[in-house]
Amino acid sequence: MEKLENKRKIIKELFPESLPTPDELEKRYPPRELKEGAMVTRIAPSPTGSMHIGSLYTALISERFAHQTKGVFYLRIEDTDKKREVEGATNLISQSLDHFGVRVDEGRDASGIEHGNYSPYMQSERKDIYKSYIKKLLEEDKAYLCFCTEEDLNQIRKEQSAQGICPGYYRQWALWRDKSPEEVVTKIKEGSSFVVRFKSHGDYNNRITINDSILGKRELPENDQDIVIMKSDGLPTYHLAHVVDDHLMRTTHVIRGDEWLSSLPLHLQLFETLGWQPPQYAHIAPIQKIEGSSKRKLSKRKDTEANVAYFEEQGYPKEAIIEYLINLANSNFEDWRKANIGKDYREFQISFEKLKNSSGALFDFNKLNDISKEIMAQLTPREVYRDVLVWARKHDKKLASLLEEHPDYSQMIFSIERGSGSKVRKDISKWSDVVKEIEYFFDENFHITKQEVLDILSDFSEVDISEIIHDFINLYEHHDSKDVWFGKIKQIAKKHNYAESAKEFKKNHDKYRGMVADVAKIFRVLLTGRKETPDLWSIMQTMGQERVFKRLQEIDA
RNA sequence: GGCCCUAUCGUCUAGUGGUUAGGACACCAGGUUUUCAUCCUGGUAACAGGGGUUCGAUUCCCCUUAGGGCUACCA
Repeated sequence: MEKLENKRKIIKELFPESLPTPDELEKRYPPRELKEGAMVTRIAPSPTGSMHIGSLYTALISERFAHQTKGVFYLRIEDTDKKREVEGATNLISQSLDHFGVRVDEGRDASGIEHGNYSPYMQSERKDIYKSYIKKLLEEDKAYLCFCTEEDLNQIRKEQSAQGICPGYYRQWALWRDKSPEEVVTKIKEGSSFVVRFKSHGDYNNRITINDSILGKRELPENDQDIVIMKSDGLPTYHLAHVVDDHLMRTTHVIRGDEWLSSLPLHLQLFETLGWQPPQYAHIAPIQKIEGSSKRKLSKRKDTEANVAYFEEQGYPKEAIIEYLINLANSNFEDWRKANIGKDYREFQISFEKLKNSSGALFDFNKLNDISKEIMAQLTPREVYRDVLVWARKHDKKLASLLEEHPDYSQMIFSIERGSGSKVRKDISKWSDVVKEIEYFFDENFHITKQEVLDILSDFSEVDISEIIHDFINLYEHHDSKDVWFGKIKQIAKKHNYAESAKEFKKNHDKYRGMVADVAKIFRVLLTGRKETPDLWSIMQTMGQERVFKRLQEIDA
């Protein structure tokens, strides 16, 4: 009896009366009024740097489930580890979600303003809420203070590994589990720092059955560890914070990386101890990368593509990243996409069943590029100009000023083989590809020496080239239609004994020096410095007669 | 070490107790195109290995192997 009194005193001293009570919290954060079947999901990153592609993946999946069921998707910042926190990371996360069009209903937005009725959404600002439950658990003898130092814990671990048994803080190894209030008081008076541990009544040899939305029914060992729920700095650990927040914020579906699966028994135990209904869990395999012969998770430190900022810097359109990720989540998306060209990806219904992919996909740039090219091909010249410019202003100042100085000319360039009726080229998968596709149109970026030209056109003599160009310039009328223009090319080809078509050339290989394509190559190289370009007639129309003549005549200079 | 998970073309995957094991990307070839690209057609390419169960196993079970995750006062 006296012992109990002592304990109450200790708790009272450590946890002030002013803390909200669990009952008050239940009232402050009431169940959400949502339609049957509406999901409440969240993304809960810790602000330790840039946003990881895996976080975006999880966020996107969570957001889709919430919004396709007319539910709520919110952002909660898990900043309980002050040591790892990186300044500005919270903003970066909001901005990234915003950039990729992952709509957040509640939480801190990109400008730092908080929305929603379940605030605050920063865990560090919810300290009192966690304390309220920690206090409750202490009062109910479901938690206790632990004064073990790091050395104590190391010692325990050492002995355990020597004996070949399970490491951890449990049962007979849980030094402070059954200490008397007197011993606790002594330690407190000494000013020793402490943590609060959960008093587990689980047995590792018991099996519990879980039912994961993605993994299905599974058996896992029961948790028997007296894990830390409050660190010595007074902040909760992830485990406690997760359980408290997802209860109070009324999350219905916790979608998270599968590295959490093994701590699920613990989380379930916490929910039960606090008397709450746990949410439905869905554990997702991480996106991986191959290194040597083994797969591993994409690492922020080692892999630039792990950071979503990388894709923005490269100039991938955000839809490409999103659609790539959706396709990774639900492989039937690509069939849907094919059947629904131009539709918003949000009309696709994402499902847990199709998420049952094995052990984590390798990031595939080939696939991303393909998706991206497809998306780029849908854009009008105007949109291309607009989007490239937005990107270039941030990541390629030189290109930006070029585009700004020549808006009309640029848009004409982007119109080549794009838009109304013409077959769209698919050679751009990201905005950083644009420079090399358009630079030769601008005189200030077009440099090729006579020798370089002759090297590329090694099949021709200098005299041939000169004559063909001479003939072309004599015949050239800038306003000729493509057909008339091409007729003239053929005429020149014929005159110089080149076949008028590939078919004819193939048929009578010996009769000709080459075919009309070879003649076209001369103009192509002189005009662009390369062997592969869009349609030549369009290029000439875009460049204008003066520029075309000037470049063609360079060879005689 | 302990516990958990995974295993189909190079990659992402579909799929089933009996299939010519399907698709997409990548790759290769042919066709269309004045060139390149687009587009069209075709092709190469996979059930990790070994045992069972079964008339029959890629599919079910076991083992092996390989890989991944967890095993913190990190999330």
